Amino acid sequence: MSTVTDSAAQPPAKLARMRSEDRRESILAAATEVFGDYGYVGATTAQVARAAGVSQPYVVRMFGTKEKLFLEVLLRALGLLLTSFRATLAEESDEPLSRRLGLAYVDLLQDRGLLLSLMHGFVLGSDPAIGETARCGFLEVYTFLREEAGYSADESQAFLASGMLVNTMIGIRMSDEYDSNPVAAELLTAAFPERLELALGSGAVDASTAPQK
Amino acid sequence: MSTVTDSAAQPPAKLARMRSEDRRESILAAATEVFGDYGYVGATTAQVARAAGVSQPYVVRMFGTKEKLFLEVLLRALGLLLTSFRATLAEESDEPLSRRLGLAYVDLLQDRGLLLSLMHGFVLGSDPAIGETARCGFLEVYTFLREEAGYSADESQAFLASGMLVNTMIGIRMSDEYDSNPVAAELLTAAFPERLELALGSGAVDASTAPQK
DNA sequence: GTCTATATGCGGATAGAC
DNA sequence: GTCTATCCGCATATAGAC
Repeated sequence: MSTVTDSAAQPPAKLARMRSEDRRESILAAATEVFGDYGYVGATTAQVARAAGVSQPYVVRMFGTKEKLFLEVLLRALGLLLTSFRATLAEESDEPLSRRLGLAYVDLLQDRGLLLSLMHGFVLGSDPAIGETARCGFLEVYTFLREEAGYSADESQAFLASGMLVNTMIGIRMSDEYDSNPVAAELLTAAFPERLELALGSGAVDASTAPQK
Repeated sequence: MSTVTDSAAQPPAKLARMRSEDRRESILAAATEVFGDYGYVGATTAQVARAAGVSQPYVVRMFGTKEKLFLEVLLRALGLLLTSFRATLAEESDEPLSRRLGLAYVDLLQDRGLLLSLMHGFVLGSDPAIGETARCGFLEVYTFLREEAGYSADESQAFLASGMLVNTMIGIRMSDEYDSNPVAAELLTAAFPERLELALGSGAVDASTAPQK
């Protein structure tokens, strides 16, 4: 009964080779989650590697340094954010723009870690490279609101402020308290004008990476 | 001429002994700045020690672990925040409450790192102890707004959102761009309804701790 | 109360095989 | 393209003197 499957005779199941571009994207996606959960300094390249299903040195090899990897994560996140906003702006709808952009923003929470990684970047202004990228990206979003979406300075402020509160609620994992704490539930409802369920879905850390560290 | 001052015969100038309470407070203040600049994971106990003018092991000895130190920093910051808010609420004034609370909030920026340390805590919900403290503290502020300040849920949301944007502008060091970038200047003006100068003052890292790391 | 010296573990990065 | 093995530095924490 030990030779049931001949497939067991294959060489040690190594990872299938992948086109560099695809592998790159899958590592970036994994890194986005990990950085979102633990922050730039707190996350390890080993965690990223595990989440991406590759070896730790390979992650470093592909991006040069952990910092460069994080910068790529930030740029990718900003790109996805602006792409989503521009698509929202282009589509025709009866809903007011502010509501549509708000929904688009909250929809980004489906890509776990995306807004959180950005938030971690925003708070690391003291790091030269990360700070520069973060400031630049934030200003790009502000410029989008002012020039493309046609918002006033005050409208932009209010929109960005709501966004930062959303990020904070996610980062602080306030959704953990939703069921047990009525105050938390009220706060969450106020923070997520619509699509509250999206906030509640992204509570815990993915089981595949969480316990190992 | 070698015995001009007998005081030179003293033992190697060690640090003056201090009452435990005072030393504790001075370390907490130093830690608040360092954690604000580099985050919980990024900051080292050696940096805190240097900023406080004591040895690294002493910092650990006094607080047990780095994590416990950070938790104390968070609790201290939350305490100062609520104390400031309650004082604002108690004072009589013709100004609308929302403006006065907003000013009180921005005034906290004078205690460098205070709001920033909080922000770092808010974004680390994945850490059990830190997350718990952060959620609890955030809810305490929300409860203050709702019950003591008499805000509605929506008013509270708007206030907290503005606060999170302020925190982000400080963390990202947007003020560095104020002079050279008109867009950044406009954004900052919108983010700080009043007391913009307080935001601009807290740009760089203290010279005594920055370069060493 | 405060320090110096140090053990220990962990994480980023490199070398080199396949 | 991807891995294994490993080096090295750094940061927390401990031991113990003063």
